[in-house]
Amino acid sequence: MTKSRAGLTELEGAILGVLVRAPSATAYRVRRVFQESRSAEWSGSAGAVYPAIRRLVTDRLIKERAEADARGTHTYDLTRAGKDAYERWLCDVTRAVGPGVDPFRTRAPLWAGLSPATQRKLAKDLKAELDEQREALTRTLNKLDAGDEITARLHIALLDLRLKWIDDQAR
Amino acid sequence: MTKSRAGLTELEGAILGVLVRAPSATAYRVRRVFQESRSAEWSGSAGAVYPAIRRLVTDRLIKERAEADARGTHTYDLTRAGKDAYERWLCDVTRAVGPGVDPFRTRAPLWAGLSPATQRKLAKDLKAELDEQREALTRTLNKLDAGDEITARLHIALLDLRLKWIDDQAR
DNA sequence: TTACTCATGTAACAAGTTACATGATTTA
DNA sequence: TAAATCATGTAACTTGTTACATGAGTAA
Repeated sequence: MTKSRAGLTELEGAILGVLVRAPSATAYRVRRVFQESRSAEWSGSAGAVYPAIRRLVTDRLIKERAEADARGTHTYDLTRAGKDAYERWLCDVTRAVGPGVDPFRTRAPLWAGLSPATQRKLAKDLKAELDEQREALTRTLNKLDAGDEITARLHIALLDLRLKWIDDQAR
Repeated sequence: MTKSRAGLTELEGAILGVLVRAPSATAYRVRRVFQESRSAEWSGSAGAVYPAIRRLVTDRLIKERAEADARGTHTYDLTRAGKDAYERWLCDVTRAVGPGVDPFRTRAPLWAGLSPATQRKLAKDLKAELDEQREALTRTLNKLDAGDEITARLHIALLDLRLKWIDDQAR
């Protein structure tokens, strides 16, 4: 029964976020949002989204409505309790500010152990990759909706931070 | 048998990193490094570390040596193949630059949907939390070894980036 | 009618989490 | 000798992944 767990997972919170911005969406549509958004940290895999939506229904955070449809289409909307849980998740400053899993920060202290030649090559490769991603993101910027643009701009700022850090290390 | 998987997980890579910096460490000592390092993204739980080390031994990336000891102490060191796999993991620019799971970026585009009053309160709470973490990190800075200091400085830069972003939004 | 998109889901697996359990060694 | 630390590990659970399977509706 998953009896009212402590809090929402990141995916559950993000699903509620999608449902707030796209009311009465199907699970399929929620998946698509994750799949299409280049910023999504999740693959939007069926094996994650369908079970997560099932949990949210079980916990009465969203309500399910069956469409008059032979393929069993269902749409979802937040309940009152769902809106409360969503806002709690969204305003959880401790979690919002937490570092999460950052592969760059995990590796950074270890790079010093590489040979100088390898370090130089790595710095070059990293800059190339960062520049490429920065350009790709910048190009899409004007094609994005407001929400995705915020995510993209934050991502660009992070890339810039890393570029600057690599330059500082080289000096 | 976990037959030579595609690549190392982040935890496996980080474990090799600990073993490089602290040769012939025990699994217990590796755990402690994760538990003590305030930057660690993992809890250093036994249920994660022991199985991961077992996998690394099975894949012959580390070799195990039994100490002459009644409590079954074992120490670990990288094999030649382990050093290669570690360097590949460490220099994997695609993964190093990847965004990982960032709770801040997940939430940022959704904050605009909150009421103006809630947004103002949230901005204040976020700044307070960011400031507090920044100060706490700064205080520890001179007590850290070189590796942890790099991680901490990267973390501080990230906190500053977010503080600046919040200020920019408010304007 | 063929192919694509919409729509739902399961199965096998991977890799973490917390909590529990056990015993040796060291230090106060 | 009592308590803390060192040391190893398992069990139950959570939540993600990829790959597979199925079928309805729509557009070429």
